[in-house]
Amino acid sequence: MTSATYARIYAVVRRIRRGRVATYGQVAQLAGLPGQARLVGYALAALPDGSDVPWHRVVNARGGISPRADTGWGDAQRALLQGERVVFAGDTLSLARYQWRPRRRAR
DNA sequence: GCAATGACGCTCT
DNA sequence: CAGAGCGCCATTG
Repeated sequence: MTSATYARIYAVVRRIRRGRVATYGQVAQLAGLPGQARLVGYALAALPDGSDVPWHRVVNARGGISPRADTGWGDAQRALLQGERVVFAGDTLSLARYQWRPRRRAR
């Protein structure tokens, strides 16, 4: 990875369970980078193919898939999510229903 | 080291 | 309801 910042982001995304999704802003906050959703997107964009990071479970604040460089991946992401029982309502999904709710690790 | 870019988010018009 | 603008920060030329 390119930096410790990315490592934090990846660590958070890896914790997302199957059938659940998280928003960029949410991941940013959990990674200790409140307000920097852009960095999350940037970090995911730098992810190598075949990484153990379920990047497809990360969507924007509307519950939709953000337009990336290669259009094919956007469609693939939607397909992957649907394969995990996540149903899309048009171009977006219901965050109220699928948003990931992480548990506090610290205790 | 400066300028431009980028898988976002929120507010205003 | 749709579009445009501004902020935030790391990576790259």
